[in-house]
Amino acid sequence: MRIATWNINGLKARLDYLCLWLAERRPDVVGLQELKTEDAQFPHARFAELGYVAHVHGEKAWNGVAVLSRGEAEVFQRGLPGQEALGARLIGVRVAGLDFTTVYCPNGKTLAHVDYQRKLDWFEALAAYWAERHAPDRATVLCGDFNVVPHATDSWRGADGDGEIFHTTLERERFATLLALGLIDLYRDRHPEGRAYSWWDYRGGSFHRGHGLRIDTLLGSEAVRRRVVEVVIDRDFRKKQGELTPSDHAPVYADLSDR
DNA sequence: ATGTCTACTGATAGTAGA
Repeated sequence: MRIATWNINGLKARLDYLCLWLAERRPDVVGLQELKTEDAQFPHARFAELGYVAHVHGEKAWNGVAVLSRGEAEVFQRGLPGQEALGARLIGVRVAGLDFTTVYCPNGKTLAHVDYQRKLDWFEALAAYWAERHAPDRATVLCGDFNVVPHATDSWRGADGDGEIFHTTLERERFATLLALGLIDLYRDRHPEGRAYSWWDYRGGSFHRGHGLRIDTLLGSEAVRRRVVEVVIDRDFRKKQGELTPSDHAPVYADLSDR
């Protein structure tokens, strides 16, 4: 089974590109972030053609998350309790024997911006929700765009980035709290030494300069980790495909054995 | 190089957000 996460930066603008990737990689379950689409505008029919059912938590213009799956899925959560004011950023479904949750964590903008503290608070709410709702012995996935660089090695700037937005100790502590709840960074677990990024700024030729950050992650419980065969950051799909413009994020996927 | 891309607007170019 192949599970994936991808911040697509606008579903309407990315639909053809996304469908190209679905046809090429054939994932079974996909968490999508930054739909920027109202639920009423969600193109369910287009995904049905490719064999996917979608469950959506969207809003106009900003944010928005969804889960695509080949099999039946049942939504158990839309939105992070108490954090609705920050937008549609979380959806959880039971699918293929997994509790699969995808999140679009707040960006924070700058350290001086009020949104930075809101980001930290949002993470605390996420950890509290997770601690309350998710038993560590179940097969659970928490994936998405965390907008946090977990370690210096996950930034093109290395330790020189420490203290900048996405790279602060407080953000890293919030991310580490999720790991302390029994979640494992599946890419880092599979590739302890690998240096790979999942996001590159559109500006300044960042992709070609290698100026990226690893901020998109599949976190899994131990029951998921022990089934991992491979984890891939699919950087070919950060490139232009013909005339189709990529997202600023690459997809990340993991292949799991059946048991 | 903050050099791009997306979606919004009493729109049709300019702004905000990332």
